[in-house]
Amino acid sequence: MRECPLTKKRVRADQVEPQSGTVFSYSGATSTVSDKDVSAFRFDLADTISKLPNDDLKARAGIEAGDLLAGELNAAKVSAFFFQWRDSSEELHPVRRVLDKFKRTHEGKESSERFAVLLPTGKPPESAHKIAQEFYQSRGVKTPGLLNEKIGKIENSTDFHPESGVELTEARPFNLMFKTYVGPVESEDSIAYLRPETAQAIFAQFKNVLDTARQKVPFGIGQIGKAFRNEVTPRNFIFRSREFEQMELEFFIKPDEVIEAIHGSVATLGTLDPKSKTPEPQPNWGWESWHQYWVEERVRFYEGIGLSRDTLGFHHQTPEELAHYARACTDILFKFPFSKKDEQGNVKGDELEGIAARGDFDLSQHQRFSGKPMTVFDEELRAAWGKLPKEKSDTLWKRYYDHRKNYLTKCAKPDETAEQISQQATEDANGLAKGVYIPHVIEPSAGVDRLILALIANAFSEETKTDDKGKSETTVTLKFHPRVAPFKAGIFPLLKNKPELVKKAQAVRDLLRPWMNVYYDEAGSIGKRYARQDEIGTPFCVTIDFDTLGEKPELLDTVTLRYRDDGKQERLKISELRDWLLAKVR
RNA sequence: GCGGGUGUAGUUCAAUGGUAGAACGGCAGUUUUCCAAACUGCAUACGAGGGUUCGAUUCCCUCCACCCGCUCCA
Repeated sequence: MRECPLTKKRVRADQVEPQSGTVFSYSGATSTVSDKDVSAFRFDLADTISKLPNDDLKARAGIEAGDLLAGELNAAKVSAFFFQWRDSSEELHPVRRVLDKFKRTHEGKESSERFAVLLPTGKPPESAHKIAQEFYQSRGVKTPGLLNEKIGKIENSTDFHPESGVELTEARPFNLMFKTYVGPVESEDSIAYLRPETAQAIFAQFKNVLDTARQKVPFGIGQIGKAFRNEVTPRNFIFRSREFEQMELEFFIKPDEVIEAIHGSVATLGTLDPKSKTPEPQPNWGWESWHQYWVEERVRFYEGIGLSRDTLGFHHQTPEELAHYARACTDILFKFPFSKKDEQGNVKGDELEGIAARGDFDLSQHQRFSGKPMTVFDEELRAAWGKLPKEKSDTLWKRYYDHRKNYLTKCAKPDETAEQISQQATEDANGLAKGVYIPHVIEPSAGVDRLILALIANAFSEETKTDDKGKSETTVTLKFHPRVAPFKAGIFPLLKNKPELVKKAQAVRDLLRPWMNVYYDEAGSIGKRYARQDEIGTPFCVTIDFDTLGEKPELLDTVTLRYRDDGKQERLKISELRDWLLAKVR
């Protein structure tokens, strides 16, 4: 991380465009003092010296201060004299006072900070002066006089900010992880880092789960948990925060070479039709199909809790954006109210989830650094491999070998030789014949807090109504999908001063309570109670009225069921209420 | 991290160097009351710490929080 000292803009140290041109550098700047100030000071100084008590002192002070009485004058110079005379005799104090006054008037108005700026060849030096003066002004020097200008040519330097041309600060690591100490004493041994993502535990436990849960590839392990990142700017409510909840799935699949060995070829999924159901997973799917499948499956999840497809966006990471080990990554975005528009005015959205195809990188890393095998044994593969024509098995062997070698080379430990790497890759490829391989992984990883924010933003709806008296009122309704509404139903007795209504309403409440979150309310008018539930997003309200008690005999034991989004009402038998609601909220 | 702004009740907004008000909301009550009805009563606030002052919510300083912009988004 490097920074332009003038504009404070930051760039990544490894991403600076090389530039050429003329460099103007300065060792610092000092206040230029106006002629008027200078003559006033000199008059004062000469006057003070002339009033010293004896001629001897006058002569001494006159000689020593000679430099100040003639030639160039600035705060730094005066300051130097002031300190030179720090321990002088008491008789010289009036002189010191004059110096002190001048020094103080211009104090802090000098800078010894180095500054350099790169200009394209041909630009006049004045623009460099201007930028440098601007810089020293920002450092408190009001009328900067530049010191020790040096001019030189430079080629392909990455030390200057691409926009401002200003020399960047030293590269500083940007701390992304939270560091802490475990135990009561802070020492080197007890340093710990809070995890920046949750997935690593899954890989560490991969073998245990495989063995104990009696799973076969393909299968997945999901996890939800806290992660911590030292974000530069936590912003936008809970969209980006330093502590957040992450939910991740590591879905383990067979490498394409294994699929091809068993099934002869790798099936492609083609483009999925958004309207049709996600197809049933097939045994001959390769990583591309599985990746596509999970993207579609995740979108369906979002749709299932109320985020319709048109509120979402997608971003397919370009090869440059991808991490070196990733094969593909699709981000699912939500169009938040704060999301920025592009040039055409379209809202792209902000990331809710990334679905990455990560190959066998993670398990391979764990295997190499823990020394424990992360391979699986596949009976079907071993049987199929034996029946392959030699030509085919050679091709697959070679492809697998190349992938492994590529990975091992990229992630080589410092002491590993090319020979060792080839040997390891050969060993890995030979494993195929024995039915042994490291699974590949598809990783959907989502931010839970962001999802909650998206659900709230999506549900928020305001309506301004004007009543008969001309009084306008704005009401807020959170139109949550019933599945994610915090309360599923509000239960009200029409009147609270009628014990029969209250008793019946409480019975309905107790009937539903073991099955779902319900909100019992008897305070205020019925309209107000509906409004309160609208505001917290409760999708249904159930009112117990006189008909429930049998005022009209045919309506005995029925209730008013009222919908949040349109206010419509219908009557429903109490005996059917629970199943009716469960069907809506599950 | 930089620049700017704002901090008074749950919310929106007043006033004040000496007792901090309102509206809406909340709570309790009256009322056969189905979309924030009405009436009665009650409770709730000066972001934190220093300083100036007889006295500070008000003036000054520091900190903190939030907002906007820059930045960041590995």
